[in-house]
Amino acid sequence: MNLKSPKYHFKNLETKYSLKDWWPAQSEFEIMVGAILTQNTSWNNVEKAITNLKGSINLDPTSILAAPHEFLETLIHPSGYYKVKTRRLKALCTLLVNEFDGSTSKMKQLPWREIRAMLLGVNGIGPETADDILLYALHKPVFVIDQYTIRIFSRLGFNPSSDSYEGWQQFFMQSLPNDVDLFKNYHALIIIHAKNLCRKTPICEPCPLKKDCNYPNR
DNA sequence: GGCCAGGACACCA
DNA sequence: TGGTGTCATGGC
Repeated sequence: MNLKSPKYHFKNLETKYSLKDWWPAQSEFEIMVGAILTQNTSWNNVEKAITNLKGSINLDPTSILAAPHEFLETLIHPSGYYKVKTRRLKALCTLLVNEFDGSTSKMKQLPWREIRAMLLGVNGIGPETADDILLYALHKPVFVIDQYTIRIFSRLGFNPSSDSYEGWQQFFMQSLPNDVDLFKNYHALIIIHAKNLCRKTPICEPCPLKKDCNYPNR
C-alpha cells in the first residue's frame, strides 16, 4: 500500500483550517494549567475555570499552592473532575516550586526528556498532558498523540511498529522534520479536524456525523 | 435525556 | 499487559 506521508496530510489540513487562538494563554504557566484542566474536557469548560482562577488569584505556582484546596475546587468547578484536577494542579505546582523555584524558564533549561520524566512522575500527568506541557508551554519539539490522532491515522492505514502512545509518537517524530511550530500546528489541526469528522470519512473530507457510525475505530 | 469532550489512574484477572 | 470503572461539568 502506498500511503501518503504525514507531511502530505499536514499540508492538506493546513489549507483547510485556521489555527488562530487555538490555545489562547498569557503565560507558559497558564498553558500548563490548561493542559491539566482540559483532560477529557471541552475547552469551553476549561476557559470558564481559567477565567475564575485569573479573577480570584494570581495565576502562578506559589499562589495555587497557597490557595485552600476547597477554594480551588470551586474555581475550577466548571472544568469537571474538579476534585482530582485540584490535586493534580497542586502536584504540578509542587514540582515547579520545589525543583525550579516556580519558574517555567528554569524548567525549560533542561533537556526535554528529563523534563518529561519529571512530569510523568507527577500523579495525574500522563504522556499526553506531559507532552502538551513540553510542546505548548515549554516549546520543546515533542509530538503530542491523542485518541483523535490514533483514530484518524489508523484509518488512513498507518500502522506503527508499536501500537502504543510512544509507538505513534516515534512514528510522527521520525516522519516529520524536528520543528516545534510544525508539531504545535499539526496536533491542533488534528483536533480541529476531528471535531468535524465522522469515522467513515477520509481525513480530507469533513463530516458532521459522529454518532451511529459503525466504522471500526481501529 | 443521552452523548461527547484537547486523560489518567486504581484495581483486577 | 489489557480491560473496566471512576472522576464530573456543560453544550448540543
